[in-house]
Amino acid sequence: MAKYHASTQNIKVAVDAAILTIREDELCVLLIQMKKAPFEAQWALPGGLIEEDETTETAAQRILKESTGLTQVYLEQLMTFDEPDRDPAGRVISVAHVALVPDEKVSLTTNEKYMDVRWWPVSKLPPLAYDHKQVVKITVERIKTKIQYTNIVWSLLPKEFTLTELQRVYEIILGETLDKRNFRKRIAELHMIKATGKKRYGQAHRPAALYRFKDKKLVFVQVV
Amino acid sequence: MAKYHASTQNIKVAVDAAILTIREDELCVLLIQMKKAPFEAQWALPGGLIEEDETTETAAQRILKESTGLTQVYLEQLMTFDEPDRDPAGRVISVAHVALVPDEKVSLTTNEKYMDVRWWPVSKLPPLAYDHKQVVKITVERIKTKIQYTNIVWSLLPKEFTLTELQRVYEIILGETLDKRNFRKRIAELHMIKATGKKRYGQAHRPAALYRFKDKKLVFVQVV
DNA sequence: TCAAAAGTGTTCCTGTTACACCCATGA
DNA sequence: TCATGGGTGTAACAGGAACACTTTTGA
Repeated sequence: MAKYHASTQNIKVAVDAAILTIREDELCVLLIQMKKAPFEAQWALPGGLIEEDETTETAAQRILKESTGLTQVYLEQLMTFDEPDRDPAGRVISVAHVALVPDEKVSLTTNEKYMDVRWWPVSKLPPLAYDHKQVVKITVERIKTKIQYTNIVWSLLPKEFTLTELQRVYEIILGETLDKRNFRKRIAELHMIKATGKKRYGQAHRPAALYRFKDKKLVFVQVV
Repeated sequence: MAKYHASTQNIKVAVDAAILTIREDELCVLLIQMKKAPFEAQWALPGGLIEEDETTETAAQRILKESTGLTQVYLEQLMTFDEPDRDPAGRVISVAHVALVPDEKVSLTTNEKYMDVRWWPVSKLPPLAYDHKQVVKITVERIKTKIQYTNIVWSLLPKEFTLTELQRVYEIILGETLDKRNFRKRIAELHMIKATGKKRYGQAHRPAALYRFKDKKLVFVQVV
């Protein structure tokens, strides 16, 4: 049993949000540039202490909304990071969460708390504060695994999308190219998307059919 | 950002340990029977507050050792449970961990803190305190998934075991029978165990060859 | 009419599943 | 010698991988 009684333990509980999107053919994570010492001008995941009456998931939703304005996206708990010295300001454990957002719907606005906010490709990250390098690494592994057996990509795409765009999302996250015909065959069998009947015109080639996801909630499927 | 400053947040951090084993052809979890109100005589996972200078994993190892005497077993973080009202005594978040132990090496001893300690089949649980019913449910799902693509069963078996015993562990956890020849073919291809050259005599039938795991650390393989 | 991406089926191959009999021992 | 679980290979099948040409549009 713990030596400490409930009254003497003094640990703070925070949430960090790894918010991912696909931008310019790359998997990107949202980072904020910090103002305060000892991490002045360093990049980090957005986060903060939780409030007394909220869950960590609610806190993550709050942080997501503050950063991107979005609310109805895929969000899950990643894991808890709790090395005693991870925060130089004191003992703070962080329950990291992952969110997937469609790039189109986000317009980033810097606020007074941060020096800057921007998307960074996960393959070209700047040095990160705290243990956030590891958080991002585990996030990417989790998502890479999870897109293979669930429908969570719905949260990375706009409401209507083409099959080629859908395939690109898988290719970017998995880091490998996929066969077009096999991919379409697989997607068709899964019944997780439906044709809208519309087409995307305006490019100098054959227009592509537009699709939507049937469910914007977690479904287990075998995609890849 | 949180309304609360670091100085005002008052949340305690605990660890609960879901310790699993295979006993009498069933997947079992170790539960303790509590003494104190409001959960007097109720069953719960062993756990407790973490100490200021330890990680939640270290705390889970400590709890595991106190409960079973074991140290070198498979242990991983499951997830964090943090509903504000999960503990009637106040705001306590719990970082649940899962451990897998070989039944043979454990001899349970009740101590003064608990009314009783015993193994319970996960399919026949008593009412549980806190949110522990859900913790056990998620634990079982995690292990069921994870034995299919890793070598973690090493932690459920004694040092030397027969192929039939190994197969039984998979069958019990997955809840389905497996074909003996196909199972052995698969196991042989994975190279995760090696023959000891010894055999188990003493039963009224052909003696079975004994095997050991090569690595007692996490390895990714496709078992089933 | 040309360039560019969209769209579409079939064959081959590999890996998974199904299945039955002999062996070694203790009683 | 009998009962019991241990140990072994092959054939059929299904699912995954590889692959090329026609269509539709805007310029």
